[in-house]
Amino acid sequence: MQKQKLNKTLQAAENQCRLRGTRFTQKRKVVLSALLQSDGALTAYELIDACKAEFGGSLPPMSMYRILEFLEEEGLIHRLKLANRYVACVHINCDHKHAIPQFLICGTCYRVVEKDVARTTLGSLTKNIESAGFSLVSNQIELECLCANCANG
Amino acid sequence: MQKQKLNKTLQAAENQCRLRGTRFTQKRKVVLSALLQSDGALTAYELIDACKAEFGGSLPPMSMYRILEFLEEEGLIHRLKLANRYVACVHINCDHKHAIPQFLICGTCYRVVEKDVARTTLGSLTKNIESAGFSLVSNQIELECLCANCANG
DNA sequence: AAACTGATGATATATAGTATCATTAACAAT
DNA sequence: ATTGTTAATGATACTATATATCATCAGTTT
Repeated sequence: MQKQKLNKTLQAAENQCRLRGTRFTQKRKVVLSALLQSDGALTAYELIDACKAEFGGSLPPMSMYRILEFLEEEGLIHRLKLANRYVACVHINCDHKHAIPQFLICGTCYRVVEKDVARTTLGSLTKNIESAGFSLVSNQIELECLCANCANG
Repeated sequence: MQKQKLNKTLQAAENQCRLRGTRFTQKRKVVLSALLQSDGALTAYELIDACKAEFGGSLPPMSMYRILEFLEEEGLIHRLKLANRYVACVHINCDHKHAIPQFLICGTCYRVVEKDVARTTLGSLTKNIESAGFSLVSNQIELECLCANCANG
């Protein structure tokens, strides 16, 4: 992500937090920034390494997980349970109220594409869910894929 | 699962392994049996506990993971990455060559319903995948749900 | 300043999964 | 039945992921 867009996105995140009365602290900003600049989804421990310099040494896992939890609650990042990784939301800049997202996760390099699931598709999945007496809890669909880059390489 | 059906299913699993030239050992049988009798998906360590008695003491995690890997390769069980758990396949008894399965996983009690994904639904999901230059790797869709039982309780 | 609240640190531990090398069991072929 | 071969399992150690708990720090309010 280019520096200009990065700053704009961080600004949008900060504005959003202010509106919601939550604190977009320096540490939270650094973590979101790291995710925005990463090519793919990162684990909590990779993020700790990535941010180590800016945190002046180290940061305990517990703190990182708390920061990630906060960012997810704010809708600024997504937790990918399939890969035990985290990725920045692609919608921070737009006011676009997005539908259920579909995450295409490259199992090799962990690049992620975030798309909206078509209403009809979701309806079809939900039909199975309802017929089983279940209800959908997760608001996202995660699929393990192979990206074009890794397929060729 | 009733004892009669359990035995029939274990027999079917054994037959399948014989046909494929693989070994359905006693330990593998015990693990599959434990999964078939469980109400919901189990973690590898829960399975170790569940089988402890029949293994006469204990079984190292490494062995359990190897057994689970074997059973998954035989298509007798499914690994649910979303929940880090394992569940018996519902199709062991039928020769039904099943399509891409959709797993509805109760996030509270880990009961699982396995359904086939409709061709049209899969097509729709795949359209997004192809448009991103990705290809689907995992042959299953996992969704975090809430079962009727846990919703009421 | 005192008191309150939210954020972070520190420590320990739980949970999930793998690498590696040694040993045992099953089977095939003489 | 022994030997050789391969698959299966054991044992040990370790890596990776995540959480519980209590202490401390920072910002805000009064």
